Amino acid sequence: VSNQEPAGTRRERNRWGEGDRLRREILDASFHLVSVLGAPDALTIRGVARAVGIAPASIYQHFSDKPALVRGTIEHGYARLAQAMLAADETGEPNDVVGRVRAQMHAYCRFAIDNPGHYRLMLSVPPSSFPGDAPDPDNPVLDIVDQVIASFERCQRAGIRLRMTSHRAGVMVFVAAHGRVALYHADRGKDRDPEKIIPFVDDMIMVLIESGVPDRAVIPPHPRA
Amino acid sequence: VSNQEPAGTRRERNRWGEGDRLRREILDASFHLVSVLGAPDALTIRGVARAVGIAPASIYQHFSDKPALVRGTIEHGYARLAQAMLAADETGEPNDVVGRVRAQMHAYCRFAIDNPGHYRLMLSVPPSSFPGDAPDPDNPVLDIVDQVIASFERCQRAGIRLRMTSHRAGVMVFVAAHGRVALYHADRGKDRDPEKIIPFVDDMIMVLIESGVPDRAVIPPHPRA
DNA sequence: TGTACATCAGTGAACGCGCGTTCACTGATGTAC
DNA sequence: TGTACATCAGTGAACGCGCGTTCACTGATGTAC
Repeated sequence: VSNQEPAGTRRERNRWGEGDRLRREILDASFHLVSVLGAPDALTIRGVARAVGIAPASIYQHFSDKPALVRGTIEHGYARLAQAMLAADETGEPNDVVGRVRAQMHAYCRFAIDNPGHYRLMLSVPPSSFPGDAPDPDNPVLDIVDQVIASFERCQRAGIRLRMTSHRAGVMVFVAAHGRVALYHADRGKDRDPEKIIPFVDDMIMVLIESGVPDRAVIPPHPRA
Repeated sequence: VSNQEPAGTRRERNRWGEGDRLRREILDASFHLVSVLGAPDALTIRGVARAVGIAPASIYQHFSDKPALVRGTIEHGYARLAQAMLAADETGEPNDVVGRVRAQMHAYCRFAIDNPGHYRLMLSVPPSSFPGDAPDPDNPVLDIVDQVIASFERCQRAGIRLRMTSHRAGVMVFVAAHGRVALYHADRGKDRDPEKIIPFVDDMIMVLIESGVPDRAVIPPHPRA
């Protein structure tokens, strides 16, 4: 594990009222350590402080303890991912509902490819879930799955038939993409090719659609529900 | 984190020539800690020693260092999983090739449901992969995926048509099941229902098959390759 | 059969290290009057 | 305008802890002669 700050660089402190900027710097460094470099052991108060170039004690001005830092890092990662998927959805033609599903999933794959360690962090149970604690009602990953499901519902409203419920289709495409990238990261051999991931996901989406893409811009009333 | 040995129990040492039994006990305890209890932080030399009821130094008679213990634990887990899937494949009627795919995947789901922590351990890059080390040619997870792919190839040889290549179908079913269980484990809310997992996987398999199950016991020559 | 020795299975105490966390502090920048 | 004070942004040193690892050891069980 190496510092990402060159040894000579000297941090200059933030000015009055800009103390919150350090919080972002901490989260960026923390996310970078665990997600991009893929070193979950580096997600320590001291490790993050080293990466940012501050004293370990300075972390405590922004995070009450280590679990709070971990939670913050996870939320930071999900916020980035959700934003990337939403941006992909909004690019492209509004009526091309299938293309928008694909664009979202492509954005997901790019994010997952670029963030090997995010994968492990993503589905790790938040460390606040002790028997006595709050019931932890929803994991942010479920929000992202819900967004994919909503995109399939939009397809159905546009008259596209799926081979299963939109809920199930959304879950399937998401977990298939997620797992496919995980397999890519686990592979150290010759089959490790990022170019194969996008076609895989496209194929998955097309298999779930019954009869290809119908005429665009024709949005009939709900077929059955 | 709690010991799994009741405090009063006294281990009696193994007899001459049976020293290897401790190795199994260590692996069982290590696997149980990280996979069943889902506490990856408990996979420590001292933690495993506590669980087994031995001195930390005793671990070193069977594992040269901590990475060796981690590798051993991962291999132990894969061996169990592969055995469970193979056993499921061999149960059931030999000609029911689709049923055998389903049986294997059901076994996978049961294993993954029962071993929440295995999920994280499974796809973690083995800690021996430093730049200078051996190239680590194959991750055991790929062997399991290959077995699923082989089962789909068997389906094709039996005359069943798939909506994609058997390779892609095998990867899809595997990663879909894997991800679906991961979502189940990540869910702390009301949708957390293990009964929904098997139908999900069955649905996935059926979607990949073009026209249902043809007449059994009729195994025509290879359709196209 | 006895006995010296080798091997086996495992231990107890110690080491140095990095960790999370606390606490009193420092110096710069703003505000009250 | 000056000046006392409050606040901000962040530090340095110390603490106790659990970790991985080493080392000389202990007592039981086997083997050689």
